Amino acid sequence: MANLPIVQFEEQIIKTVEDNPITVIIGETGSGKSTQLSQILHRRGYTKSGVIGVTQPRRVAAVSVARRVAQELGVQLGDEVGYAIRFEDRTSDLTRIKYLTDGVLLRESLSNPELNQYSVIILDEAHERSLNTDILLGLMKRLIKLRASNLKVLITSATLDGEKVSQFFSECPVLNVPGKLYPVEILYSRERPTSYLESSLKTAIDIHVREPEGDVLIFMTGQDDIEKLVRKLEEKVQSLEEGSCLDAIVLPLHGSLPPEQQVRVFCPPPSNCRRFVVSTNIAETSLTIDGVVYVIDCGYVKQRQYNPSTGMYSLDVVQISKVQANQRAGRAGRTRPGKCYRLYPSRVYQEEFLDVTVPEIQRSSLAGSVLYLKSLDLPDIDILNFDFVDPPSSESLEDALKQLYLIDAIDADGSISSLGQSMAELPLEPSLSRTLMEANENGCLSQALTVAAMLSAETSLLPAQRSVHVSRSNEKKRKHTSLELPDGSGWGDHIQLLQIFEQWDQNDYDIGWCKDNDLRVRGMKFVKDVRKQLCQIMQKVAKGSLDVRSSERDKESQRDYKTLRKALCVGYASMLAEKMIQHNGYRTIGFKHQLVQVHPSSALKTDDYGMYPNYVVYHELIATPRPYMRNVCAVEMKWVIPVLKKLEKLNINKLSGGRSIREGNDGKHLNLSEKEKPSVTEAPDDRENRIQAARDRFLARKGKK
DNA sequence: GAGCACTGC
Repeated sequence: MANLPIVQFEEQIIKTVEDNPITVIIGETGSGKSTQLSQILHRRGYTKSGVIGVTQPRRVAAVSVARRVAQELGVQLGDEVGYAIRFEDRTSDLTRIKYLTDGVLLRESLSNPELNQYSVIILDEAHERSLNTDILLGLMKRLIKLRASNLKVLITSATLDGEKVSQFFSECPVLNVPGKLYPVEILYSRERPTSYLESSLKTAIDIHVREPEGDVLIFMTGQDDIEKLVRKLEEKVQSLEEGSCLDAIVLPLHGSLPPEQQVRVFCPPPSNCRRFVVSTNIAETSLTIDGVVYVIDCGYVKQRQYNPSTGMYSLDVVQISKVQANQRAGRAGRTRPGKCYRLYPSRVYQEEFLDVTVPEIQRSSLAGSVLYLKSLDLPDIDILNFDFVDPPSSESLEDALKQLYLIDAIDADGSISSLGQSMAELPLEPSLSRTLMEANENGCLSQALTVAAMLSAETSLLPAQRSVHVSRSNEKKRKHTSLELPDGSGWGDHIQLLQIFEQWDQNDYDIGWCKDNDLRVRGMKFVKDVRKQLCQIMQKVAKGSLDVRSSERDKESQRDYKTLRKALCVGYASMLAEKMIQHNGYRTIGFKHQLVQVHPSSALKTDDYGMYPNYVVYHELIATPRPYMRNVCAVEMKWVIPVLKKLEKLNINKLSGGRSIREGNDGKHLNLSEKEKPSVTEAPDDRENRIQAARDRFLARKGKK
């Protein structure tokens, strides 16, 4: 530890921190900032008046860094040095240095907005600009004024981003700490390749044939490309003349690989053998592979983005930022000097790449974050002018407000309701928090807890690995349509998820049962943990009774899940769709009408006439590139009516506090135009009849054929 | 009738 660069800067760091409430530390990889900053401040007495909290964007990082610091200080983990991540709090009264995920710190600040426990807060890896980090940056700016006398804030960032953060904090001082990286030679392509798959293949083989030993890390955008490139590389390598170069092994690396395959990249290769690791972004920050000397960077990344004007998510391949390009290059210089092959010209890097990655806050639906900030009830803060490093668009904030209004989390004037206050306590998207609150009122809380927990883990339930050996029947199993797994009784995906968990419960949470049904054991265990946590929070939040087992046991509601589906309809009031009359497509109800379809993987069933239900709620809209509703649940028209009424009354002007959201907005998006107003205003009975008539006509035509 | 970057409370 003594040879870590940061230790030489101890005096300078201490002096700056003493003189300033906020300090930005720019430290490259290997500077030791994550492990040493806290120890330096601890040595200098900053733990006498409180705890030093160090946030990390990722759980594994919080745990591993805490473990290392405990070791360096020669203390038991959980005593003077501890960590707190979701489901796991390894701290005690003794703890002076506490590593935690930024999400956990946000939760803590919900019950103690001044974070009085802490004398120092270090936001580590702030350049990654996670949604949570950005919210914390805003909160710190405010907190530092409240606690000027007894709180120090340190923010660590990468080179290209430090100045911006410093400006945000009124030109606070910036300290540079060099990293301990070996030099990495950057080699650009002359042209942008027509196919970066072919181009990386060629570059990889060139390296293999010409360069001395050292592993090669190749950044690709997704599983598909990775699998293709792995195959091609293996073929090419085998076709090379034996003895003409090193042996080689090719390994894929991405998030949906089973853990046992992921760890293969950490096993050192046999001697005289070069490894090629073909990876997604996961190797950029989350996983560090030793022995990498060459990096091939395609210059792209797959990124999920939210479009507030349509309410739709899309997964796009986009150009990386300079910060990301440098981070990728840095992966080549961890053990000795390396080389980075950029499959794009230097001009593209200079002129086209953004300096920093578009922060997550500008790419996400903000309903949850806005509710969170409103629930803090900060006296001097107006949510829509909240001071973000990079503010989200006013359109995105308005979208969040409308959603929150429709689910009763905020009143017509934009102030948080007591219901919203309770919802904010739950670590869930607002739609699901609202569903829980409603379910608790109507006696189906137990089911709703399960649905919410299952949806929290949804993507990690199914093994995503597509092996060549997977037969068609297996392929089907993955989609929950195997005979053994329930089908949601036709009501849709929420109900199916509920039934799956109930079945697991009936099988005493047997691991073998998960495996037999192709469900990921880790995912299902996660669901169990989430459900337990939600149950505990509901116990605390729901004043009075908590009705976990009651009327849902009666047979009537068990068969059609009516109370649960009704609760879902209340929770997903901002995510409703009505079926088109002529066909099985849907139109979203709300501020904008989108034409969407039920995702083909859905468990939602058509009736005897091949028709989908007239109304559904959906968990999300995804453009892939065709617009689909993912995770849908059938609801009844009479439950939808109150939402439509509420939509008519909606006034975004009042919601956003009676004025334009930001200066210069000139009120552009502030009023719903006539066109945007909900169109479904007929009396319910008329509409039902009309739909029935249309269905009859449709069937009559079909019959003639 | 089709597609899964990565985190996290």
